[in-house]
Amino acid sequence: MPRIGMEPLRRKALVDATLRTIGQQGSLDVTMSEIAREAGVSPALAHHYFGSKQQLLVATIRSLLARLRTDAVAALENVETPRERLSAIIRVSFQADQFAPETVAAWLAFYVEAQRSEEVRRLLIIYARRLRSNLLDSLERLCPPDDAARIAEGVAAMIDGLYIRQSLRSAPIGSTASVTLTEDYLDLQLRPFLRQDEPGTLAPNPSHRRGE
Amino acid sequence: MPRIGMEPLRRKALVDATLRTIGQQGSLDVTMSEIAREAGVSPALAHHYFGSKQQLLVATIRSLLARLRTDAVAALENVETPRERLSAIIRVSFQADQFAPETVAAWLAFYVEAQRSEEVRRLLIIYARRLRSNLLDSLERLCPPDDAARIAEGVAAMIDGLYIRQSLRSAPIGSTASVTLTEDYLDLQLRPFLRQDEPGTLAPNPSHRRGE
DNA sequence: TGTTATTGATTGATCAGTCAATCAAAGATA
DNA sequence: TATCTTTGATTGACTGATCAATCAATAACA
Repeated sequence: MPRIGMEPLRRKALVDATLRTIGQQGSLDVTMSEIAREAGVSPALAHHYFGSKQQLLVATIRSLLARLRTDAVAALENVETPRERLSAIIRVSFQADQFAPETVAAWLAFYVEAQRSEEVRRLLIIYARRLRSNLLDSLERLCPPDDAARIAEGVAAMIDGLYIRQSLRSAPIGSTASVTLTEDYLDLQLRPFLRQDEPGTLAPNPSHRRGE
Repeated sequence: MPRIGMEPLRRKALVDATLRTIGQQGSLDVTMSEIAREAGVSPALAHHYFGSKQQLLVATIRSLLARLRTDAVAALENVETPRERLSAIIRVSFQADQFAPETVAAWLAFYVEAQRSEEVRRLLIIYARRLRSNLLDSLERLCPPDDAARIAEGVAAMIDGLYIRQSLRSAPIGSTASVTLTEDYLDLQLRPFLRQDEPGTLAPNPSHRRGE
């Protein structure tokens, strides 16, 4: 069986298995044995490649972040206007693979781990900052900096809030409904800054423009 | 040492110690020994009164919920108008003791545990439902039911989102800023339903009315 | 005496991490 | 081509530590 050049394959398999195991179990309390079994290798091999469980976890978070970044970059290319870029950012956050129960559970578990591990905390802060600065870039083209900062904070909070509520799975809000809710918030916040000659600006309520 | 009638005292001491330990550690990975030490008793006594670690955790969540309920009831009594009740609900959510880092960390940890334990999940759903129905009661007096449901969802998401972002402690938003952000959202959403003869209805932006 | 409170000591299970050994392939040598 | 050497891949078996849970024993009360 042993072919050479297995390292990258095994590393990827183990990271993916970690994510899957954590997602299924909904917690970081997963054993190296479970992960290794899921990846189809022995626990000893996982230690061989990653040194420790903590390092495997960190590698897994990095992979989550990388996936999110890839999705975001893809969603933002060829999108020019600030308002459309904002919509793209929101759409990515609630995109199917990011909003899947296992992914949400994994994110949640990592937030808890961030309370203990400085390294995990740093990684999650990177995510928060990236979201924030993506939002700010576009918002500052649409309104004054103070308002941009405030609105970015609100949108980010709403995205994270819809995420965590998803994790409970009581009265789950769908992906499209989440997008709608966030878009409505954005529309309302931006309305005072719209040029008044645009149509529809004073419609009483924007909430039902998109399908639920 | 042994006096009779210790049971209620010990139970409370252990539940409080559990909350404190989880809050400090930022995770449910706390040992019975740590909890017992924090409460000033032996680990065996914790088992004696609660039977198992899981039951002690559940009792701790119940106590969190009870505290929240007490705060909410207190905040809502003598508050009559729907709009003021909404403000009271928001204020309670970000009240100092609820927004303290240890409390936030504990809530977060319990959200993760809800992925594994049906009982914990049920308890957290109770919280989510209570928040939702409190919001709905007032909102339905201010706007049509469809909009009330949508706005309640948005406010709840924003509250939970500000909470979870607090747990990361990067660029932490203060309690007052969180209240402001949520209130602004509410104001904007409700504006279309305000009676037009009220003053200030069309002011361009409500964001700086309260101190940051 | 019987009941409640309390603990130290112990058990049994679980797990992360280690290690020595095995296996297969890729050169290297002749 | 046949044989030796090296190196990467892989595992089973083991260790040491940790921890929830149990229990028998003790101490204070009624």
